[in-house]
Amino acid sequence: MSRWILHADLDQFLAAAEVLRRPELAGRPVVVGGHGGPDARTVVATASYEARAFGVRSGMPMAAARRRCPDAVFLPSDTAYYQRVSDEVMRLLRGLGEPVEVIGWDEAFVGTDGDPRALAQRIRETVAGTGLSCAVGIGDNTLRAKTATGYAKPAGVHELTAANWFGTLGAEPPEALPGIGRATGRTLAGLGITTVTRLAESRPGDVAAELGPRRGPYLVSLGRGMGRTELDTGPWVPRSRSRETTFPADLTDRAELHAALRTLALRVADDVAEEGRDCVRVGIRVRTRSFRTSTRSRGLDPPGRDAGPIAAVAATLLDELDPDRPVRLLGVRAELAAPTGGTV
DNA sequence: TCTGGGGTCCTAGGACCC
DNA sequence: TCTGGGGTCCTAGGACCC
Repeated sequence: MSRWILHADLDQFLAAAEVLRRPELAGRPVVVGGHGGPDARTVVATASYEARAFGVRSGMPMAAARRRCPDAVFLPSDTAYYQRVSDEVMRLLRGLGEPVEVIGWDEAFVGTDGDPRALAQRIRETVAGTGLSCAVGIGDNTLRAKTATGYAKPAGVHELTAANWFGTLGAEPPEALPGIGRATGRTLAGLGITTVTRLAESRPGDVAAELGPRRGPYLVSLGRGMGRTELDTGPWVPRSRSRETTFPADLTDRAELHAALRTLALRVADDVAEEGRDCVRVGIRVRTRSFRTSTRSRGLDPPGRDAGPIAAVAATLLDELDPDRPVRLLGVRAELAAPTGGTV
């Protein structure tokens, strides 16, 4: 348990990582996303601040980004490279001598019982040493720290505690909180809950009736600014591995679909083998032209890592789903067995 | 704005068992 | 006899995050 929780968030991470290895791009609009092929059906993963000035945003179709900022440098996602950069940053953060919980490529919590402002400064200097920059949120728990970072970006520090929680966020819509998106925001609005303060004052049972027995009370706790003060410093243990592809053009031919599915299944099997754990369940995802997405899954019996059985189950699931419309996306997912005890 | 890819967690209904 | 209630597993789908 830490008295203070800090949340470090790397600024425009993918774009910044690209500039790191190509310094001549500094100061230019940089847009990362897609796989380097034609832009059809891909979206922006990260835009540099220079590109954001043109209205380019994460999640925006790549073609729209090109319209808004034709002179930007467009780069495909290089996930293996970003992972290496991330690993190095996280290694340095762990070297600060405080508990660190990595929660994504570009995010981590750091706990301390010491001076949080001084630690924030050390974090910023440590990250700056790699050529990247970050914003730091300071809070009295994980939720407040993460929320604070939103007010610290870019490259700043902001503190959010019980003392200024409602003063800062009370009048904001519930969607201002991490974990509450559009759909939940709409449902809450239907209950008359349109601000963080109203959410905090709601009766958990009322919200539960609409949003579920666990989720309802959890949402109210978010409104109240409650979060963890204990960090999970262990290594990341994935629950599942998956691969999916949106095709440049919809697939209709059954043999083509099965060939594409098999390719995905073999890649997933590789990932599973690399994890060194058994696959216990195989799932597929099919998205048709209308963007309707269906899933099917089945336990792998017996659990294992061999590509053959994983691909076979995936193929069976596709036959059962039997999409009768052109397919835009196929995905294969493997759920992994809990890691066996012993040293990690 | 014609909508990526890789993840996590929650919910709900039905099966099944006692 | 034709009825009960609870627990747990399986599965599909939704929501959210970066």
